[in-house]
Amino acid sequence: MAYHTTPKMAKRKEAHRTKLLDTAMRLFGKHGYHATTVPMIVKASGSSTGSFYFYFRNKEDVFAAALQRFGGRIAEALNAAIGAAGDNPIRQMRAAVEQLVLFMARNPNEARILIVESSGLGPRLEQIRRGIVDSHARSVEKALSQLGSTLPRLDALVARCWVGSVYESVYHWLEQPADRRQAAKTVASVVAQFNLRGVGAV
Amino acid sequence: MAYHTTPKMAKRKEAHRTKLLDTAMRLFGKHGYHATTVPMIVKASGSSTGSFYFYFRNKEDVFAAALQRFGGRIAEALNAAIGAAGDNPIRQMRAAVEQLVLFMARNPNEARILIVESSGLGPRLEQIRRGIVDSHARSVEKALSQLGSTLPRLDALVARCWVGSVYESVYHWLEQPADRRQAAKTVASVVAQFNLRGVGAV
Amino acid sequence: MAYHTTPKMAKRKEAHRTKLLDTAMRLFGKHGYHATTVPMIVKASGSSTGSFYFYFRNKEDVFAAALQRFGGRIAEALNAAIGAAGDNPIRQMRAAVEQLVLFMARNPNEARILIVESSGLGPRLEQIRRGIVDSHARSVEKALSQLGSTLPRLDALVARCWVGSVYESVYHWLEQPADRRQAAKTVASVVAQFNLRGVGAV
Amino acid sequence: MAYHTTPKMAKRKEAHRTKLLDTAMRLFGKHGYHATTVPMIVKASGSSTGSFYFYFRNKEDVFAAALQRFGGRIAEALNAAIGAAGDNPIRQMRAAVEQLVLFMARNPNEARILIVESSGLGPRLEQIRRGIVDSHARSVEKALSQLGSTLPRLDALVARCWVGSVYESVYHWLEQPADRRQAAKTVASVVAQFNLRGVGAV
DNA sequence: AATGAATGAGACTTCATTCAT
DNA sequence: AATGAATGAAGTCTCATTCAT
Repeated sequence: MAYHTTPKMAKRKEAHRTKLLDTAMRLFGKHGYHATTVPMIVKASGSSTGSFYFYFRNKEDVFAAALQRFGGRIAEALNAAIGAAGDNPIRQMRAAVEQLVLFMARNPNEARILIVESSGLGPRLEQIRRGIVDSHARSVEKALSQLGSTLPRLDALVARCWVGSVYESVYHWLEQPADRRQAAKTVASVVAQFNLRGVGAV
Repeated sequence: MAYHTTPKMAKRKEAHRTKLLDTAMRLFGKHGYHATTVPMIVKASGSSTGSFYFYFRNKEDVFAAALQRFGGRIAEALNAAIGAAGDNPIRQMRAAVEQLVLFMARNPNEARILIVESSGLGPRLEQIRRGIVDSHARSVEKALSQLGSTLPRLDALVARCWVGSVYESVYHWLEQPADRRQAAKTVASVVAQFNLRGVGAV
Repeated sequence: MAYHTTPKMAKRKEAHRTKLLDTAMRLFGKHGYHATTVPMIVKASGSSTGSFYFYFRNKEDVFAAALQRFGGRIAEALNAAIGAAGDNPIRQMRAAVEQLVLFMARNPNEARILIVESSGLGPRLEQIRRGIVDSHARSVEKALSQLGSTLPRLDALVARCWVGSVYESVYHWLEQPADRRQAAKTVASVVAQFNLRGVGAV
Repeated sequence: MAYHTTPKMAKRKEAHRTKLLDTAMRLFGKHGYHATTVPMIVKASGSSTGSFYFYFRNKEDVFAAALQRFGGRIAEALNAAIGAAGDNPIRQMRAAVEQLVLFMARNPNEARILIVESSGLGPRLEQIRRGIVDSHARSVEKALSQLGSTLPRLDALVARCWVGSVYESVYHWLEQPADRRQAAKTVASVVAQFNLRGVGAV
């Protein structure tokens, strides 16, 4: 009686959803949240309005999904980099900043979504954004706490400074026309230096 | 039949424009750029659509005016603070950061406009935002240059780090419920310390 | 400073609103509530979407306005007819039914709105419809009470029967193709006879 | 490979259809025709879109089926009541009205479908509605004809009055909050009295 | 200078229906 | 028989902007 969903169909379904999400991410990164319309996403991904609303509750929903996906990827990359940096907290922290900057430089569209486009879009998206930023900050806090150099009560604040300097730098970097940009490595290293000094680690 | 513009009329005119701009700033700070509509501004300021478009070219235009005005005020405050800090460049720089944080804490609505709402709104507003950020950096640079050549010139990137750490800290601070916020002074001082260390000035 | 709205402008405004309302009534009567779209109304009245929503909050709103306007007109006609029928309650009641039927027969479109299309459209419209029907019923109740022939507690119910028989008859009459319809006068007189007998007045 | 339809399968098939129809009736009665969507019906009955369109041509089709089924049930109940009323035509007629009112009072959801929701939905449903109404009238006519020629033949118009008074009364009764309703029996008896008098049978 | 009525492009979203599996 | 993914036409409504007065 119940004709079950075959694996093949499930795969197709997933692919369809992914196609929509990918397209949406690209367009959001390029034009921003408001300038990207559902018809645009639909057309660019060769899908249909109906399908779009079959896979996502609404426009905010895709944006949230895009944001979260990117947040997850960053967290992964960050943890991998920290893990690969050995036991030295200083080296860990430097690795974290550099990795963050480089990762964003390699994914400029997604970075734009997180840094530039995700502010001021209402509470739900604000919260997701916050979750991502917080997780970065916490990575730093953890390392900071091993240095034991600052007052614990203030670590959160310092972590915020740390994250802010990364974001604003990358923001600035992204806004430049691609051919006038400094090498991502240079940026990463300058920002890392600034931050490490900032926390008194150099 | 040709009524000449009397000073009194000019004054009224200016007042009308100011009223609109003030209202717009308040609403932009509260609801953000997109959620604030021209009808809202017009109604809240007791004016009319026609007048609005008499005084401003379009919606972007008021936002730009609001942003610039706030930028101007910050610059003033910053310069005053630096001037009052005596001749010691380090003290000047610390004063600059602290003043920036405190000023924003005192004008949360406007701060939101600059930090949260002015991103991703197209090239023109981007440029204005950049102008403001740059002017912050320049205030610092001036003090920095007096420290002599032992310190590296504050290049654009480091300036961004500096500004970014302030913005993100204030943003985070503003997002907290008012009764759970740390004292603005504490924030100011921690951020200042972070930044001074970051540029190698401590 | 305040350029006042001239009477001429006010007149135009009113005319514009009326044009929209008239058109809407015609279309609602012809196609029903759901099959009549805002674009249809707008196009048929030579106006614009924006104007439509300037004058009416939404589609339900025009329908409500149409319903209320028709209700008002009926009430007027009814009262006039009753007034002209002298002091005899029986003659008053007969006049009321006949007038109701004839009025609807003369305004078939509007009658359709009230009888056929205004049910099952949500609480607000339901309530307006009820208001109109109630006012008819009350006219009857009043006359009934002068006859003193039925139990007062039941008058409301009898009044309902009365109104129901009118509505359903007219409904039936309206559904017939225009060339196969009986003369309105005949309908009026048959229904009146039925109702007067029903209340025991004949 | 060619599976023949076994009786068991046929039964299941019928059950499936019935389940859909029952659910649809319930929802139509509760929310009305337009506010009830196919997805709603499908979900509430634990079926699937595909099955829905296997058993019914379209949405109008289920509504028609629901209407017809209810019409059939009413006719049955009506005939039974008339049959049980003995040979006295007057008593038969009274029984008919009373049964109609009581039956609807016992099936408020379905009654809503017939009285409130089936108007203004296009020619096909209009015709079904008319069929039901006519069949009510015919039940009465049969009894009436036994009274002999002293009474006028119940023509279509008078039949409509008869039915209309029942419908509007029940409608009104259904709209009342359940705890403020008069006893269904009282309503039935008053309406019967009204109608019998109306046709001159009392 | 000032008003506010007027415009219409276009955004988001729903839902009846089809069709490949 | 059954499933549910896919479609896209069409609906409602908002809002920046213009223009007659």
